[in-house]
Amino acid sequence: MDIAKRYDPAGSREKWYDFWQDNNLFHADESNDKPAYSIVIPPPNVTGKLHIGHALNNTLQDILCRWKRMEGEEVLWMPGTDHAGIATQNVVEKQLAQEGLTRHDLGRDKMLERIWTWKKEYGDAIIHQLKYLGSSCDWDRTRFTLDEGLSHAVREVFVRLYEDGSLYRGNYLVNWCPRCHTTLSDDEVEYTDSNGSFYYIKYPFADGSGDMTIATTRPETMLGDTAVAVHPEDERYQHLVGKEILLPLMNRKIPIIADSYVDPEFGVGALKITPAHDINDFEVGKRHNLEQINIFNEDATINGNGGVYEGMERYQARKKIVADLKEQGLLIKVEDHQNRIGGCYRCNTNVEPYLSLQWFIKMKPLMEEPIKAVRDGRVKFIPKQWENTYFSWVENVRDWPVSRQIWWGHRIPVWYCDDCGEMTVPREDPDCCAHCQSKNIRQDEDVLDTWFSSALWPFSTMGWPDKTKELAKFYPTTTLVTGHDIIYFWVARMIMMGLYIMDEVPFSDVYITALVRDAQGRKMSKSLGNAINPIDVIDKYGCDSVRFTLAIMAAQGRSINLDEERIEGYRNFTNKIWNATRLILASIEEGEVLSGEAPQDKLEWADRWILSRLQHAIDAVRKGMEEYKFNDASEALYHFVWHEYCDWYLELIKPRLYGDDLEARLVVKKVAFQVLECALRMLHPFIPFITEELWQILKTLGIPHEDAISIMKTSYPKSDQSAIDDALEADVEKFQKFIYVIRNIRGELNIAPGLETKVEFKISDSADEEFLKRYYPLIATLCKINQDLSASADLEPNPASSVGMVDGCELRVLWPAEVEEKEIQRLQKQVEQLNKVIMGREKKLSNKNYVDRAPEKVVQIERDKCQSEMQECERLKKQLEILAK
RNA sequence: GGGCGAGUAGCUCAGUUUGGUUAGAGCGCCUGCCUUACAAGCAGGAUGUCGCUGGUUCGACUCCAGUCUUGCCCACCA
Repeated sequence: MDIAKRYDPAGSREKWYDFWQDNNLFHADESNDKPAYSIVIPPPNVTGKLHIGHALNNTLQDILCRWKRMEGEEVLWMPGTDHAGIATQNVVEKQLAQEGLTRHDLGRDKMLERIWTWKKEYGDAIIHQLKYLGSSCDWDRTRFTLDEGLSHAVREVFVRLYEDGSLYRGNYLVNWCPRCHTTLSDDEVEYTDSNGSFYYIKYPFADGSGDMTIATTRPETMLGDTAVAVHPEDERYQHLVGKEILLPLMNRKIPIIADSYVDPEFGVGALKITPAHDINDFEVGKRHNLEQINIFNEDATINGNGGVYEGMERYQARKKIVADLKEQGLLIKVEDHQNRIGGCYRCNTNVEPYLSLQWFIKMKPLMEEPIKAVRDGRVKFIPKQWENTYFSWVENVRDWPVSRQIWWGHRIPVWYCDDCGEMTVPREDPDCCAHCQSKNIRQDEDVLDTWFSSALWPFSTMGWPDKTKELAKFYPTTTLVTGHDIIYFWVARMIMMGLYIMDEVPFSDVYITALVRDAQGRKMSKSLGNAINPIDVIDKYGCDSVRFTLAIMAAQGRSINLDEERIEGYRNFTNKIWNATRLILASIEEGEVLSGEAPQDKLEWADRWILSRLQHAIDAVRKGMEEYKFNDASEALYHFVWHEYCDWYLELIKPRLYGDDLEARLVVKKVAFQVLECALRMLHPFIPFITEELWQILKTLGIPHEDAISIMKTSYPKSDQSAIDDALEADVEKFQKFIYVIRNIRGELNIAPGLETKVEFKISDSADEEFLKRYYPLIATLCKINQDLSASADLEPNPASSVGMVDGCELRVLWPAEVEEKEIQRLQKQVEQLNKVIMGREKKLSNKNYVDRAPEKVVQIERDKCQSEMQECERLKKQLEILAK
């Protein structure tokens, strides 16, 4: 039987993904009795296509899901996408800008239509990409955060929060672009260093008893000052606290307050407080119940609160105010000052902190339970260190402003009555005010923060608020796989909402993935041009290779610096698996079937050895999986398949595989396939496509002893401890040592690989004799040496040979002519090296402290080694002496 | 400024929790092989004062302190 010389990843990917879907293998059944395992996907933003970080994240989720399915659990992997409010609206606005339009030109409805079009395109692209990656999501359940069902959940949660007093409306400073007339999120503000000035201004006391100096970079905001603040422990100012200032230009009385926010070291240690126009002042103002006086219009001109400066542009006003202060003798000095100014990422206009009415969630009470949940282990972070990040936020949580001044999102379900001024917060859209029945009501213009709906994701996707079977079966979910950058935004808030709404944590394990960077450790970005597009590398190397690379590099607590060469290396691994299969397949006769296990009594030592090693591999892989150490699990698989199965086992069986003994051939084929099939099942969660492809071929030969339509429906291997043979493994290790030693000597001597050489053994005990009797034939084959064993207890010294030692057994490779010179040099080098090692050991052993205090076992091992090394060294020296003559 | 990581072979990284063989892998490099599974391969080889300094210890890549370099997160200074 023959298959293609090379594996075709693209064809295989399409074929088997369709096969899995057609057979409904990703579907989670909410009504069976199997134990449940569930993961909700971190819904990708519909802003654009997936990057390599998504590939990592979803590969790991898929590994977990496929593994758990094979473990016999009922697995739900809930897929979906996130509307990503501000981000998505922005990309569409950028698109509009290229057509010379703004969202206001389109109006709310047309704009939303336009964003939906975008969503359709990118949402579909994302799903396509996830499938390209092999993700085994339950696609029938795909959700979107603006779906009807999810919107229903959002509405219900909002109303509940409102009803129990967790929601309130209050003033808040937002980043405002006076040119775009829009709010900006924090990450849409770009800070640049700028050369400004630092103004020292005299503020007179209201009682006429003198004045004090304050310093500011924004003198124009003094129009909105409502206090002057000093540090409570600042001795220079303590006596002034409680006094009043007569605010210059405005002639308004404002208090002098004490607040530890003030840094006594900076400036003059006293500052003006403008709660409506500075975020820190805003906080201070809240603490001291200060009035918030907004002095700007939406275009950053001075409004009616600015007295005579009304109508002036903000920087014009600054000039005028400074001039007026100077004229009144209140300006002490102006210093150059470097500071950072926030600009709008679109138009670079300086952003203005702007006071506006926003909805907030009171977080402190809601966060009490989430803190406990992580403390007592109901939610575990993996790696654990991320719990610090979580705690640092939840323990200092501030109220959550949830309104956003954009259009794309869940509209805030609050209606204001123009007649009685009351609010209506209903579960169904109202047609009149709940308080006065007036029809004169308006819905809040704002939408909710994207993270509001994301916070509900684990249960909203399962049909809440209805009591669905999905919720009963799959909530709480098991594992969340996400990045550390959204522990605050998302993870903490999901835990909060899960406990608040469902009374149960939304997941028990939070696996925090590494960040994927480029080979030099730089962030991947479009502008740097170092971004690796998952689709590109999948097309180039195959999906399995990309997945395996990501898994094997996913060491906990580190970022992944991804080098394309690594992917290539693991592509070679998939090819290796392919060819290992080809080797055995080549020995299959037309129509031959291999059903049934190989009879135990017909197994040779090599068979029992690989079966023993297989059990260790299974244990190691399982351990890695259970501890979320994907790198350990994949490393164990890589090593077992390549360096034990292919490098040793397949080489060991070749004589039998190609031999004339038909029964032996059948036995060895069965064992070889049995081990391969087991490895394929272990590998399947990591590299699903090639394993399915090969497994299906094996199936036609009757190799899998389970009746399944897909490798997905087989069971994940469990180790059989009774198949472990430690004594045999030790023997084989010794066997391998003989081969390494002989090959090494051959290599050093530069003996052509095809040239057969003679090797003699000096046996010191009967155990070695037995050993060689048993293992020599294969040693001879694998080393290209004489098949007739030449071994005896007393071997005449033969200086024209290279001597090797394996566990006290001496062997010599006879030199072909003309290698003496080279060999003498090598021996000398060896003696040198050996001497170094021996000296180190002797030093250690002559240390009384070491001998007395180190465990006896450790010391004994050391002594034995020293002993045999000294013998070896003596022998080499002797040989060199003889050769010298 | 606060917090959390990282520094091990030419490159990218394991290992360090629990101190004890001559510190490993992939890629790259050197030598020899197209040996009929695989040249995307096989066999062999070279390469490390484990960032630096000090401490604890019989013994430190591993534990402790300090230090340098570097990455990320948060707060950003009137």
